[in-house]
Amino acid sequence: MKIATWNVNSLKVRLLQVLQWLKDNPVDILCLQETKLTDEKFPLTEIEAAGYQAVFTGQKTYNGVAILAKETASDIVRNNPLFPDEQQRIVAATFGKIRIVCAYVPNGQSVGSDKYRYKIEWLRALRNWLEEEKKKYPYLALLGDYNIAPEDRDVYDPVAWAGNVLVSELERVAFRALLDIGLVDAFRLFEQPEKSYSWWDYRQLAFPRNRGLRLDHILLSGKLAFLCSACTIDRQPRKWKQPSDHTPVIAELDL
DNA sequence: ATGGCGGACATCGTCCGA
Repeated sequence: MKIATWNVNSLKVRLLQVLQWLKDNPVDILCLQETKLTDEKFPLTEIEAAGYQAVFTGQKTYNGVAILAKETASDIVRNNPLFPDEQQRIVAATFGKIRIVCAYVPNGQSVGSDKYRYKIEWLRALRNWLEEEKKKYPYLALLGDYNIAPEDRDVYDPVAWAGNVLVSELERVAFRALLDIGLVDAFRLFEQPEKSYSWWDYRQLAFPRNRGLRLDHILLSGKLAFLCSACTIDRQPRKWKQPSDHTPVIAELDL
């Protein structure tokens, strides 16, 4: 089976691209972030017509997450039960034996800001929740926009970015804390091209210059990592007209 | 040092993202 994640930066604007991408890449599960839609505006009809079911939680203007899947979801959870949050950033569901957690980690704005503290607290609560979830669901995958470049090799210019939000030490510690509970970065299970990124700024021709960051990740529990046969970033949709600034990340599981 | 691009909005300037 194939699972994927894509921050679409408005599902309203990107719906046709999502449907086209699913036609080209008929993955079993696609996690979306930044849908920016309230639930009553979610384009369920169009998605179902494409052969997918969906679970989602959204709000106006900001955030919003969804899981599109060919199979029916069970045990749906919206947001982290350990972290009361008005912002809709997490949806989780079970498909067969696999537990999917779709997350849109806060951006953090700038190091030391209120939003940065919120990001760190949010990540700590995510870790604490998933530590328990992993015991309940040994086949667990955490997919999403983490808004963290875990290592310098995930940054086009690590010197210029040093200490900045998205790469700061505290954020990287929070990322490694997710690895510490037994999750594995699927992308790094395999040899990868150098300068592999999943996000490029819209400005200053960042994409053609490949000035990007790897912010979107698929973390797998040990049992799933053992079954993972590939993990790739699909740069193609970033070349399309009116693209999202993020591109999809895909993992293949022998499941 | 600033703004740059793109999306959304009790829009037409401003906030936010990364």
